[in-house]
Amino acid sequence: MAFWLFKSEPDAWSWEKQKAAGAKGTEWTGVRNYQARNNMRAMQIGDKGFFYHSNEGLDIVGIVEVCALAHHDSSTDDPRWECVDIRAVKDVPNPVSLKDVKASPKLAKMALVTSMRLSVQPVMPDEWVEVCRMGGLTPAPE
DNA sequence: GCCAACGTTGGC
DNA sequence: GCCAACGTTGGC
Repeated sequence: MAFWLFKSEPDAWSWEKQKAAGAKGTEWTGVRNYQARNNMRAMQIGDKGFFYHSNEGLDIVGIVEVCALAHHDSSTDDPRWECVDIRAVKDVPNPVSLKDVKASPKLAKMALVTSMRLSVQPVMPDEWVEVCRMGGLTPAPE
């Protein structure tokens, strides 16, 4: 079991839309970065992730789950790009802002801080627990 | 809307 | 294979 973080601009695809997509989930399309794609290739069914709003909001608002392994991204003909499917699991009761993450010494090494522009990131287990705690989710989903 | 960071492209 | 130019991301 591994943990991840998915970034999305709410204008393009918001947490509300992700929830509306229901248990079937949706393809996480549009990633055009090799590192982010490789992270998706490494994902297993049932892996959990944070849903982060970039540009607006700048906070972790939800928990998602991987429900399909990496496959071709249907939004492009280019065979290089792949994506997983994810579905909304639950809200984070108290969204955790980027400011909160930066202010926490325990989260200083989170990719959200150190690899600001990476759109699909790995999350370490201790970071997962800490962000869940800050967000009001105890115990942390796993 | 600006601009810094950084990934990608393409000429050599 | 290097590196300058360029495009995109994303915080502010």
